[in-house]
Amino acid sequence: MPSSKRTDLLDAAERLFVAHGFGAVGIQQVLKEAGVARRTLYLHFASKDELVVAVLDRLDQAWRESTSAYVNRSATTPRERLSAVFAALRADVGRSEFSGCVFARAAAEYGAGQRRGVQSHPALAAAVAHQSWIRDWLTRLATEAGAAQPQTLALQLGTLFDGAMTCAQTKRCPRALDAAVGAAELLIDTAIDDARA
Amino acid sequence: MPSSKRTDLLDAAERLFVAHGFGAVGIQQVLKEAGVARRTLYLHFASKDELVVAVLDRLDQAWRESTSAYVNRSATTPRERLSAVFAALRADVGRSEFSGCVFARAAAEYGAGQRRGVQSHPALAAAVAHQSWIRDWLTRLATEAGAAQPQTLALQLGTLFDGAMTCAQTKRCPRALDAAVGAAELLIDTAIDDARA
DNA sequence: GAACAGGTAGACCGATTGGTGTATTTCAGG
DNA sequence: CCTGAAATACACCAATCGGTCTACCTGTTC
Repeated sequence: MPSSKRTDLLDAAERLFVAHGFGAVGIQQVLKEAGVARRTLYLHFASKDELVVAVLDRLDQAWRESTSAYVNRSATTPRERLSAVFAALRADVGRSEFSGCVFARAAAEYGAGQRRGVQSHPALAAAVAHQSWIRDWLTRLATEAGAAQPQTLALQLGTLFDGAMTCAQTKRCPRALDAAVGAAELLIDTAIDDARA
Repeated sequence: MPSSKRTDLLDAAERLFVAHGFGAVGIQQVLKEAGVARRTLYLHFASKDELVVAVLDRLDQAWRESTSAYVNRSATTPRERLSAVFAALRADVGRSEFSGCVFARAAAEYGAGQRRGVQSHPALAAAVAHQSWIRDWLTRLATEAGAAQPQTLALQLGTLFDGAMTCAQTKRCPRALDAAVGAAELLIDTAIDDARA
């Protein structure tokens, strides 16, 4: 295990960032939570920003793996896989430590300060990459499922997905999530029926 | 005009908060932008938090008025009003200074630090109130339009609405918004058709 | 056992944060 | 003209921010 302190740092930072946001959590808190010396952090990460994107990257990868595993495990046909994505979200929201989409929050915190000419904050880039990956994934699944316009359906489902997350963040209302799942089903069925017609 | 300095403060704060986020903007920046002395701010607002919620409240009210005016102006039948809400969003996103939903950002910044027992930050409450108002409004419109299950439809449209905003925030992609509008139309029509059946 | 890398403690840095205290100025209304 | 409220400038506060630095310690591996 190469330098367990590094993963200690990532674990602690992830916990705190997810729970309280990126800007709201200081380096000192991360250090205390991780039980690691101040200097050691800057031995593994050049700056706080670098730590943030490292956490984001790790979360992104973990999310992709766990979600696609969930979908592949619980669904067999392409059509089922498409709606299984939303079932995975429901399972996520049910977890107690769920507190909204970390990537949306990162986009909110770091995407705000965008100025002309200045390339966007790497954390924002990570958040955008996360969203783009979901869109691409949905597009792939929609194509396999034989949707009439896979890209459009993926856009719609992705938007619905984003909305469900933000909604789940502020008020964990299961009814809203159920409604979103219902909407997704309708959109999927219509898109596939259109292709048959 | 009672104390123009107060509105100067609110104007400047709104501009900066919308552009760069709440936590990222310091009191000093607001003062400089507003051309107001430091002491004067604390003469009108007890704290930065109070300024934040004042800005949020004003934005909320302005949004309600302008959006409902837009909807009532551009639509006559209840059914038309329902989709006009999304047209209003499209118009909003088109504006150059648009930078995502301020309320969603507020929820992201202030909703993160929620701890057990401690009542949520007033800014978060304002954000939740904003979302709730939209839901209620949609529910009213859905009922008038004769949807089978007005509450469910409102939940679906609201979720779609939230997703469209977050999506528009990170990447202003008009195609995603068009797709969302299409999805909304489908959901509305289906809900109304179900009621007739 | 010496060299070396990884880790630690903690002082320290300049800058900035939200917020206060004090004394002064501006200006309209009685 | 005088009073009183609104606004000003500016010093000042403790706390925190991200980050650097030095010195020391603790293992492992030649």
